[in-house]
Amino acid sequence: MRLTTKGRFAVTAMIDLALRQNNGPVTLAAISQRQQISLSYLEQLFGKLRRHELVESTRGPGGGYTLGRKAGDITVADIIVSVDEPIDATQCGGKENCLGEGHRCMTHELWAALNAKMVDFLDSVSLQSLVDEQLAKGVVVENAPMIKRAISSAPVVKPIRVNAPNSVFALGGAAFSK
Amino acid sequence: MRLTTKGRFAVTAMIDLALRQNNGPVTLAAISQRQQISLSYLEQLFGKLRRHELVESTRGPGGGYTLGRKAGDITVADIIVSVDEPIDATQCGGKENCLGEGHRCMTHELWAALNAKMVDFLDSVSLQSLVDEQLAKGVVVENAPMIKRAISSAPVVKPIRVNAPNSVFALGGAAFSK
DNA sequence: GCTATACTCGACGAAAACAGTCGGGATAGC
DNA sequence: GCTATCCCGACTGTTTTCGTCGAGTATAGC
Repeated sequence: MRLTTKGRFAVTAMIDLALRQNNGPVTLAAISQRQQISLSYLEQLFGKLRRHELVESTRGPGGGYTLGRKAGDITVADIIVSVDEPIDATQCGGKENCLGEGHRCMTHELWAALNAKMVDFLDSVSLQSLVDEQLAKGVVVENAPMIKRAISSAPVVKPIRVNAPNSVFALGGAAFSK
Repeated sequence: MRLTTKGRFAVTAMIDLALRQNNGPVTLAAISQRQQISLSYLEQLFGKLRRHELVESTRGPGGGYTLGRKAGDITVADIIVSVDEPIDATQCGGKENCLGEGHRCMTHELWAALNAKMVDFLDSVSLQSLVDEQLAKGVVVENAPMIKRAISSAPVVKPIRVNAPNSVFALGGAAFSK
């Protein structure tokens, strides 16, 4: 179980999705705009989430993503494991006799206890609970009331492959491409 | 709050230290051997731990490290934060009006909830509790009974700058140096 | 059928973090 | 003075993160 910004992006995007999916599928472009995550990166993350059946996709105009199952049945651990894949857990690969000296390698034992606690904890937090928390805080979800696909109504600023040049914590970034 | 193998190393080493420090200071060389962590890497980690006053150092022969305060007063969160330093938490740097549009950037809000839960949880796990867990599991601590520094008794294999070439999960590693 | 919308996939690349190495220095006990 | 130990900064190679780009496929609506 590892926890990096990658997992954070995935969890954040999933909350965003859960908050809005009752208006029909949510596009990655919309999530990208709201959460300031690059569209291409989201595509990668959602590819993994889809393969783990946490989300379902609908192609074509009016398409997008919806949750693969109820928000109450998706845990934070599910999401993080999906995008982080290489769960090498303990460096001895779970073998019992890493050192052969009777008591297996301590590194294994020592970490295993805490790791188990972490997983248990993250598995106890459901996506629904996080969504509820947001709603309780008064987060406003633009409830375009159940219009199925009235997309051509407003000339939305096209968010195609937007990157966020005004990010406060921009890291310098690639200045000149070829 | 991020969680990687770096934090795992630190926690593991701290448990090892807590288990053995009542025999006097514990050397990094000993921890390195037991936990299969490179000595130089441990030096880096303990440098940070010392600057955060989680450990105290004693120089010279018979020296080593001891805990900076009681194991019950050190939490896992303390350790992880110490070695991971750049806790950029939310990418907007905690500013309240990242987008200026009244409701601050969602990325901040959405993640903050879970992040707080994580920190709370890791802060609720004390080093002492992990140590107790190990002792309960019957981990044997060689209790060289309170001899202060009877080091020259056995011709120990010198563990200077040991690296572990027999690691099961070795990643290929630098084959040829200069 | 054409077109626009949206997901799908793979290759590529810069920058950072991770994990470890090395060499030297400071301190303290014998 | 010798040696054990901590201390520190510089360096290196690999992996991960984050993101770009380009091409492709499926679908809805005209």
